[in-house]
Amino acid sequence: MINQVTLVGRLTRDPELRKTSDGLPVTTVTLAVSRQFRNQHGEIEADFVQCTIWKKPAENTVQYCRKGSVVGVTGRLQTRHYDNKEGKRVYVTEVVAESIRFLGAKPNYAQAEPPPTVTVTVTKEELPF
Amino acid sequence: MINQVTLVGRLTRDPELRKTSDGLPVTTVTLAVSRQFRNQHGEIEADFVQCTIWKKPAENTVQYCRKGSVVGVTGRLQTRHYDNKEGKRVYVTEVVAESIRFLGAKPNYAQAEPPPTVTVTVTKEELPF
Amino acid sequence: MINQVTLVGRLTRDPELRKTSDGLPVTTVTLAVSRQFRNQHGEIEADFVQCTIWKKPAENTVQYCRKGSVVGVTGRLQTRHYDNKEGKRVYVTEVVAESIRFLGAKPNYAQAEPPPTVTVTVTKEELPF
Amino acid sequence: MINQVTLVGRLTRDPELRKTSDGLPVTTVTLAVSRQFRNQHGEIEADFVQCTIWKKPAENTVQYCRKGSVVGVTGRLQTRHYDNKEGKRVYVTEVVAESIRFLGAKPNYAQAEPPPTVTVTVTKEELPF
DNA sequence: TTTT
DNA sequence: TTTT
Repeated sequence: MINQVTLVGRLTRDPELRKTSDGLPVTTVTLAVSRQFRNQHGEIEADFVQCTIWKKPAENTVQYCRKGSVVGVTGRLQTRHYDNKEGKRVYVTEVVAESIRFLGAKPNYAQAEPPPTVTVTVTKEELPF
Repeated sequence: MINQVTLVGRLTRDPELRKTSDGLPVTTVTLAVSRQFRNQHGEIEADFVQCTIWKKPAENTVQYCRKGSVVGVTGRLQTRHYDNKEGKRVYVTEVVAESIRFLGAKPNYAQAEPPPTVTVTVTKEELPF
Repeated sequence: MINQVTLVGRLTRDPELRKTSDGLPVTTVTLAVSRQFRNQHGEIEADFVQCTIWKKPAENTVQYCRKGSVVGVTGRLQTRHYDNKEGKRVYVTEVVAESIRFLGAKPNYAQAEPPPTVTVTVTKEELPF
Repeated sequence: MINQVTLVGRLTRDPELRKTSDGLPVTTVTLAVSRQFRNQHGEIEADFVQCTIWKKPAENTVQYCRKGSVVGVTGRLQTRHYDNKEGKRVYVTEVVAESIRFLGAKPNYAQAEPPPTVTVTVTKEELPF
């Protein structure tokens, strides 16, 4: 079975580094990917795709990217579900990144506020390795 | 911006042909795509990806595929949202197929029950052309 | 059968518009795609991929791109062969572009020398439609 | 820079296992990928794409595939050149496989003639890792 | 709501 | 909850 995704788009917000309880770095970004066609009002819309990035690429993303940065992501589609507080099942489809490329002009982020790191609990089910 | 998806998987159920009020054929299938790794219980899981297929490829899918058929889909990721009856916003990520290939042994479906066609209302927003 | 290629790289030279005898615009570009790993001398090399672009996208490429422009190409691999003047068979593998995206900073090429158009003979075999 | 290829096609011959002098398993296969359109004589042609497969996937390919087997390959395009005995430079474009999937009915190859293993010299330049 |  |  084959499951291959390639996206180039812009980050919708500053990425934030999280850590699993085992110390694995992870970040979750949303890519805004402009469509190649216009809607009935003549506007170009975008698709907003959730991407999960693990380990070293996660750290690089947080270090080198900000809201609006153009990135290329290759990876695979992953689906999962959970039950929300109303007891309703919620279905999630996201991209697990295999690699991420930083495209476009690289602004100088050296003096930027270092983004905080949060320790989170990630279920083993979510791990892509 | 680039948005490219390639999947090979199995249909989770018999596809069903629908028609928009303008007469456009459309079908929505779910592809079960086996993962290439095992979970903590040693099992191989699958991702279940929603795919929307339009026009002639929709008709071909309904004619030539059944539950369990292996198909290859190329297309793009599309996101949308709607508010459910509880007034909660629901986010949907799906693949809009550009092309579909029928892989694997083709069973003889000639004598199969012809699947019904339903006329549905599809918002213009959902149309990928 | 599935045949899907996605590339992001830089043009190795200014693109040049050609026309088939039927008046179809076509341009052939080479994309330099940097590898993600270093060779035994610690250098990053690139792959140089031939891409054929037809019709409106060909015209856009010649108008908006120059040597060094970053572009994203989706398409399919195509192989062909011919016999050179020494009578030896030469095998060619290239990408036929389905779409091309102009990424990165768009310089102002308005006042640039308009590139020449050449009429060429293209065998029907080479046409991807 | 992004370099992503997905192919589904048939092996044009039985795969043969080779070994580099360091003991790395490698096999080179050609995939026949049928086109989705007909030429001017109404025939469907195919593209013949060279693929290089390394390590465990190489061994699996030789063990489980034969001429005609349907396989899915994901990987990246690689270009290289060498000078032939006439002193002419020859350019090669091939796919370096990242993963390979065995699709379609799996015949029982248990009693098949075990294919021979040959030790070959592969330049470090060709190694994709 | 999931396929072999 | 959305980017330029």
